Amino acid sequence: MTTDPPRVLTIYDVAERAGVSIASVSRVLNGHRSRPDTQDRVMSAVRELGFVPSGAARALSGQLKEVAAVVFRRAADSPDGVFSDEDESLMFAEVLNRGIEAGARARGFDLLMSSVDVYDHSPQGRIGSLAGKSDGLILHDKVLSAVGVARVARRIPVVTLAGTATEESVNVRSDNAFGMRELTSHLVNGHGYQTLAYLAGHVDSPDNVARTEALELVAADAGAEVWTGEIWRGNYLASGGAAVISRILERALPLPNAIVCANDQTAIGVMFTLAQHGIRVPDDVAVTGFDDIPVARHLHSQLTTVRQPIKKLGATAFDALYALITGAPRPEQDIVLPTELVVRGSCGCPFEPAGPVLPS
Amino acid sequence: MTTDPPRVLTIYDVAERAGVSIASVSRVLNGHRSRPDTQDRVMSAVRELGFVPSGAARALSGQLKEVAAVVFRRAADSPDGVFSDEDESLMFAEVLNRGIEAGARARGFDLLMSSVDVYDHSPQGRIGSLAGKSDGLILHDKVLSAVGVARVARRIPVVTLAGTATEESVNVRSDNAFGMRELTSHLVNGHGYQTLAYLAGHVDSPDNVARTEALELVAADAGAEVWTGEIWRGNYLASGGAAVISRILERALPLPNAIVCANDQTAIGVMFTLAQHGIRVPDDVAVTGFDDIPVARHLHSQLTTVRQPIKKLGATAFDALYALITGAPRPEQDIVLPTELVVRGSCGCPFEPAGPVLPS
DNA sequence: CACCAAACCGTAAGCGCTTACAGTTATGGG
DNA sequence: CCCATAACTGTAAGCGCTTACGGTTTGGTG
Repeated sequence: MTTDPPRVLTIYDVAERAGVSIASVSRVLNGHRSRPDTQDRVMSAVRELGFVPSGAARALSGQLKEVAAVVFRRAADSPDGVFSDEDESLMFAEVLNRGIEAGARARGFDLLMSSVDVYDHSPQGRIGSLAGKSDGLILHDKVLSAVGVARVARRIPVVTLAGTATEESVNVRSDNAFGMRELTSHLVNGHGYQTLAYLAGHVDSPDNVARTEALELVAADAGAEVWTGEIWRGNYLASGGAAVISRILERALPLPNAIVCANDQTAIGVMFTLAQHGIRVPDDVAVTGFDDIPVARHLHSQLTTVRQPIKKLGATAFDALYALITGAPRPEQDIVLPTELVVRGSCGCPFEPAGPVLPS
Repeated sequence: MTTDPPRVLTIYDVAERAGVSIASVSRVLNGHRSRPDTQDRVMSAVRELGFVPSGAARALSGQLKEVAAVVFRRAADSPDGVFSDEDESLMFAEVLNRGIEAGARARGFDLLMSSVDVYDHSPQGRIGSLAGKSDGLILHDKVLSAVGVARVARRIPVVTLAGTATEESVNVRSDNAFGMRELTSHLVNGHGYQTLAYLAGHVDSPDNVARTEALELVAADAGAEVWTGEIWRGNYLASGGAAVISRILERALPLPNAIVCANDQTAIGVMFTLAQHGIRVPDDVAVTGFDDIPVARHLHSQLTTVRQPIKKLGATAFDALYALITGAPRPEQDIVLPTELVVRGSCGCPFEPAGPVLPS
């Protein structure tokens, strides 16, 4: 046991203890050349003292902070009801963050996480403060407008997820069009469905746009009908999907052959509400999702969906950011990862699940 | 459009633009007294320039970094199988983090998130580096040993979650004993079960210990039997619960009246495996959980469980840390939040769920 | 053994900000 | 109208670290 130094340790304490200059300590700590015995003395001093360099000072003197900030939208509390806890539902965004984290860990970076309220229309302040504390930003979908992104990207490296690339920033997304084409083709050509409803996500999200377009294109080619429009407008949340179906059923509107949901979370709400009304899936209506979020897998859902490589999306985003930060050869402006159709039972295909998690 | 300054802006640029000294700029920015017209000039300059102060410099000159680091264990990948994606299962820890985030947001803090691999037995390095980048640490369960916590806590404020308080650190947990007593009493006194198995979590986690003890106490009082021991040892994961049940059934060991799981995640694995073998819950055996994680609620699980105020636990942890950081009156060493028995169907009580999410 | 290059080290400047201190200007009472 | 006092501002030091620069040591060579 050494005596407790009252204040927090600095590089001077280490230098004194090791009998060298602070410059040498710094050099050893950063792995620059120095004589073996100097290295030893410094390292022992560091170890004995339990010295940890101040990140702030390090960052200030021109070094990297080794921090990447991640900004995502926190779903607002939806009105009371079955899905009222939805902001805790922990689905897509969290898996994405895990992926980012994996990428960051590999480079010794830490992640500064910051969520922005859905209703916060000018998160500039928050994002500015994050920019001051980090080396670069990763922005989830719908955090900032394109011009907002462009502005921030002029000051600090920025990577967007499922957004749109700008002059200065890089975007990472998955191949929505391909996945949706596969899915639609399966529904119209494989199953011969003639009417498909598209239960949309946020109307202006690039992902949503790409999915809609692909769906309409393939359906049109096959001569199938696509229902969209106001009443089929969801919000990527289970509560949104549930609300749409409730409205449809209340008004006794007809159901299509298949309900193509903008994402899995929406599909969960849809299937829940259909079940409540005694409508069977896929017997009465087929339902599909998009994303293949883990919770669906764990629960042995039979949901036919399009798998996005969610974690990899996150990891790729970090890698791109890292390239931007270190000034490595500039990554592509728009990085696209492949998607894959996952056929389970909800589209009408025979599918034998291993068994339900929860007996009913 | 002003001309783009090539380098990143500093307080000097603002001062020059506003025609004042950097000290005045700093004072205005930090809300100290100054003449109204000085304030205006500084604020306009800041706005026009789009100035964002450097967090590093701020932190270095003795200020707060306004960053709290959160460290949690990332579950290792379990062997292939149904639950192989479990590190993505996103349950307890994530909700906790959401709570911490809510607390942090209220104080303008950002969160530096860092996970530690389950197999990493000396995360000192990582934690040291975090300490250098933040004002305080929140450690989830099982991140650091008690002595490890004590050591770190001497350098920087530390709050542990579901751990044990030390001389220097504060612990936040929920009232495991109370919840488990209620649950056990319901099972033995309410249902008259005579044999209960406890499917344990990590054996040395304080939460697990408290739950076991409470269960044994109440059961003993009521003259009921408690089965524990090697074969009933789980790991807080669904895969662990599944493995235990598989082993029991393979060896054709008898089942108790009720399987009391250390947490909900375990219960999910248990129920899954029981269902696979055609064993009905609660008809053949009752099953209970602990935590009341949101996924269970969303899916309208019938799981009888004990609700922990997970989010509040997180928010409380941040508040305690904040108190420590700002030197406010020292919070209690061991903060305990109440728990609540949630009776659904899996214990044998009649329970009418609103309907299954996924038609079966 | 003298000399030169290479390898290493210490000195000191500077990163962008806060704040004690001293200097300046406004305020109000006598 | 003068001066004490209050209110504000600018100057400069310092937070802990990295790194350019020049001095010192080391080791190889003739």
